[in-house]
Amino acid sequence: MAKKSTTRANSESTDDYLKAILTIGGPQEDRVTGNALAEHLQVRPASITGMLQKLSGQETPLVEYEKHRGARLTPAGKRRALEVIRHHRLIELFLHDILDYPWDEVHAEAERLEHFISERMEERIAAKLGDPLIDPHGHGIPRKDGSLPERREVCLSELAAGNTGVVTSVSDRRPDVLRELKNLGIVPRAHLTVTERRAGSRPMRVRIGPASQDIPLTVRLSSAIYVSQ
Amino acid sequence: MAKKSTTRANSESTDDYLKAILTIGGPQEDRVTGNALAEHLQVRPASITGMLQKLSGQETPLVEYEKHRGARLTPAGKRRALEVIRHHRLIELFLHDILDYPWDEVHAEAERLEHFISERMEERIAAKLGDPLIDPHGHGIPRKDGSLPERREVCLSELAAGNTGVVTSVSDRRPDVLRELKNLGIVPRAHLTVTERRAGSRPMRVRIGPASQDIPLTVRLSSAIYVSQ
DNA sequence: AATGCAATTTAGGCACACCTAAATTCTGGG
DNA sequence: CCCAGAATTTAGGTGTGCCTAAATTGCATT
Ligand SMILES: [Mn+2]
Ligand SMILES: [Mn+2]
Ligand SMILES: [Mn+2]
Ligand SMILES: [Mn+2]
Repeated sequence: MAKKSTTRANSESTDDYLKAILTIGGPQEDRVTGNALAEHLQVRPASITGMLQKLSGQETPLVEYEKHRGARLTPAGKRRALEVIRHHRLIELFLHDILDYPWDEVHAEAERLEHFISERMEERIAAKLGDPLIDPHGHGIPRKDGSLPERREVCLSELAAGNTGVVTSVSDRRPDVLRELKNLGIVPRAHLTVTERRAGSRPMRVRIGPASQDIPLTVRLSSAIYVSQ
Repeated sequence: MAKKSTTRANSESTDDYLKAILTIGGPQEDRVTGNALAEHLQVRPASITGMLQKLSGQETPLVEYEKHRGARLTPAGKRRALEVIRHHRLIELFLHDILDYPWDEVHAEAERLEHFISERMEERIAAKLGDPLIDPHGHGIPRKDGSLPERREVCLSELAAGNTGVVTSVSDRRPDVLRELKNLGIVPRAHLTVTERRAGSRPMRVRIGPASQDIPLTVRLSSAIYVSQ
């Protein structure tokens, strides 16, 4: 019924640190500060220090780290981070397309399972889905070889009035936001036109697809939407 | 990307201990000895003691335990054990039927994932499979309410010559054994007749289904097969 | 150049689940 | 009844990852 599951090659925590460094550092792979990591991972800064020391002090370090100068991924760390992200996004699509999960629930489930599926299962899921390249929220799925084409997308909240764009992706962290977006028809590939943009905290207004009416979008929503022009 | 996953209600280890106690204790739920648990879980006896103390000393104890007198599940512990077994067997069937896993690989994957899927995912998998009651190896899948009808099955290795039976289940731990059984056509619902049984370590011989020839079965194989007469 | 605060690191601890070695306790023969 | 050997428990440790409190360090701004 059980066996010696001693030490998994990469722990759940390690995976999460690597993903966080990749995400925060962005495509340019800037050095990431401890504070940013602490915020992102919801962990105290002191804990970050300890973990970075460990991750950078291993036989094959996953992180490059010097006191007070932040952290960045080593090639090995980046490889693992992309692998976990591949797991995450394949699982999301799988839950959505095969198990009929609503799109606001897939993220939480994938966030846990991404650490525990085998390479075999990754392969089977990818096959079942036909080696997909996009997850339910429009995010790119890293390929088996770790490649992930860069996107040219901007956050809708940064678009000025008059601009038009196609939704490329939406942030998947907040189920409530995802549900509202779905209701509004704001999903990847939808067309949006910014019809109004006032100063201050007045919500922007957008027209969705071929609609004749425009609707208001609070920052809570607009900042979760990414478009390409 | 991550969050405070502080303490899951039941840890992977806890789940494994509960499953082991249920399995070893059998349907009569005998008290299980520390040694048997140590053997089953591949852990030192001292570790068993510590864990049993913890599991029996909680707010709502999962285990009933008194020094030197072994352990048995409390109702709460049994409920959790059956829930994990339900997860395990649903996952096995799912991997086999939906993801086209070979039947000798499902056990290892399920053994890990059973601890991490949500109730939502359990529900979706069960729905996708049509609320199944039997896993790929012929084991019963506990129902949502925790019920699991008892089986009347005997191990093939205990059958005398001349007896006939229908395979009800096969042990799923050893991939190599499972592969051989599949090759021989020994799967749940197959008909077997014991044609020969000698003393000593001479392998028994069985006829499979309507075959005209009988084949030898070493104890390694016959002890993994359960039949009903 | 000085300083004052924010960011980071160190120190000391905790919970988990495991281990080894060294007690105990129990039990079945004699 | 007694006692050795087996089973179990206790004692003392380890590695992971987290926390709080108490240093440090570095940097922006005078
Ligand atoms: Mn996600
Ligand atoms: Mn996504
Ligand atoms: Mn199994
Ligand atoms: Mn099974």
